[in-house]
Amino acid sequence: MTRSEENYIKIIFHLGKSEKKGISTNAIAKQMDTKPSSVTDMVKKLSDKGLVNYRKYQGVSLTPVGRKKALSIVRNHRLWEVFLVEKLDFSWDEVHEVAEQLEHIKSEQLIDKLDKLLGFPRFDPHGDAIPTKEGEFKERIKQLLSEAPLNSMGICVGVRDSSAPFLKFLDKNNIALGQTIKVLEKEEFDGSFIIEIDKKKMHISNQIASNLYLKMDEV
Amino acid sequence: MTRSEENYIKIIFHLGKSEKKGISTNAIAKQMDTKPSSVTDMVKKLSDKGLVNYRKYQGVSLTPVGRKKALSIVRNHRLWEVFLVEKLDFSWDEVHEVAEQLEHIKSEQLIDKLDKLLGFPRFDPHGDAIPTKEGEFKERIKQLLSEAPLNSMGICVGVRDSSAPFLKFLDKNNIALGQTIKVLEKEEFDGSFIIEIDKKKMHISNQIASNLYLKMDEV
DNA sequence: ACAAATTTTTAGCTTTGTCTAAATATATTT
DNA sequence: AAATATATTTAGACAAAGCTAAAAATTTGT
Ligand SMILES: [Mn+2]
Ligand SMILES: [Mn+2]
Ligand SMILES: [Mn+2]
Ligand SMILES: [Mn+2]
Repeated sequence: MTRSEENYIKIIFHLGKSEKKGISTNAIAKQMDTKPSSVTDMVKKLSDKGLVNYRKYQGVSLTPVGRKKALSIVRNHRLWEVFLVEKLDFSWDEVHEVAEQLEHIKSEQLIDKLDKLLGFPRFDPHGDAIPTKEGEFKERIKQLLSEAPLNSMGICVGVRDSSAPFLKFLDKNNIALGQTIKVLEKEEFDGSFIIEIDKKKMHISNQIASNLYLKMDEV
Repeated sequence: MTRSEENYIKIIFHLGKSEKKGISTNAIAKQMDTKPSSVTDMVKKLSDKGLVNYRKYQGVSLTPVGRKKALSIVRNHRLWEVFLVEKLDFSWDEVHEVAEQLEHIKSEQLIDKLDKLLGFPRFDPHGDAIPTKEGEFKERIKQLLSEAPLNSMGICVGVRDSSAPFLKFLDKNNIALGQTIKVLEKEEFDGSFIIEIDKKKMHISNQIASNLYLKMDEV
């Protein structure tokens, strides 16, 4: 598989997680930062190779083989992100671009050994699950802070938006994965929240609240 | 620079070390495993970009800019090789292929941090010098075992052939970098040697002797 | 010095992945 | 049910990097 094919497969995988029907040409084009006509061409090629199901005008979905391949690339990407943060002291907002390159390095041995060096991590620095070598992938049960019931508590386990500006904002406000957050109040007017974190009360906008994932305490 | 351009520049650099005049199209083609006509095309492009000096039929050489770029790629390659051996437990005969891919990852920060993680190594697993970030590069003073005077001693610091079969042969015979070797006898008939290594006498063929570098003890 | 052999370049073609513009299919309004 | 808007595909072109075959330059051998 070429690098470009791998990127298409990966994006179709990500889009497919939240979409039941076929993924549209336009959606892929937007993510790939390319034109819909280019997507049509590529999608035909991937279909010929048995990696996607494609019927003209009906969108695409991954075949089992394509899904397996996508999971492998996602695995690479996320393991490299862990490496960059844990071993090279990158911050979590700096790793994505580099991992976009590293994910395409072809060497099974390399990934196996990297996995071992990192202690077989199950989640990447943004809280996203790392598929196993065997292609198993289940996302953690989690809930957006903005949808958590009042007075509930949970551990911050992930971000929905993992763009650098958002991650930097969290750093600045001392919000990090692993912290316990209690949802105290919701202001209905603007959808903002008052939460307790680190024994301190804090006010966060709806924008923030709807991009933080919590694993709720079972009470 | 594209990956292909980088590979050409790197090969021109390596060929240029042992060649005074311009590097020939054919020599590059052989190393790149491509056809001379393709080399001509690429060399023109590199010339247009100011990376090589090229006059038709006269071969090519690197410009200062091209050399700087080549050193950067060699630096990447060798740092990654150190990483693979030191941190991921690859053996020295397994790292080259993977480093060929990793050397093209574009991130200055990544290389700086990798360098730091590895403790700013000056030589790669095969004993080859690692160019500095600033583009300084001097090879270690060393001598082929086959050209060392009888009864001289030295430390094994490098290999000329770093192909997997040769490296595996050395492993099998417990010859490794850092070991002290004394040159005891030379058999003029076949050019083979008797050496002392690890307090044991050993017979090695001329083939082996002329692919091992020693840093001679000053006496 | 010239013919032969070798090396290098040129010309023209291929594949990959992209683009624009035009055509066609699907979806949304009226 | 049209008409209109939007999404998608097709057709034709382009740049990168490679190839083969033929032409041209250089080197070598006599
Ligand atoms: Mn990422
Ligand atoms: Mn991530
Ligand atoms: Mn190498
Ligand atoms: Mn090396």
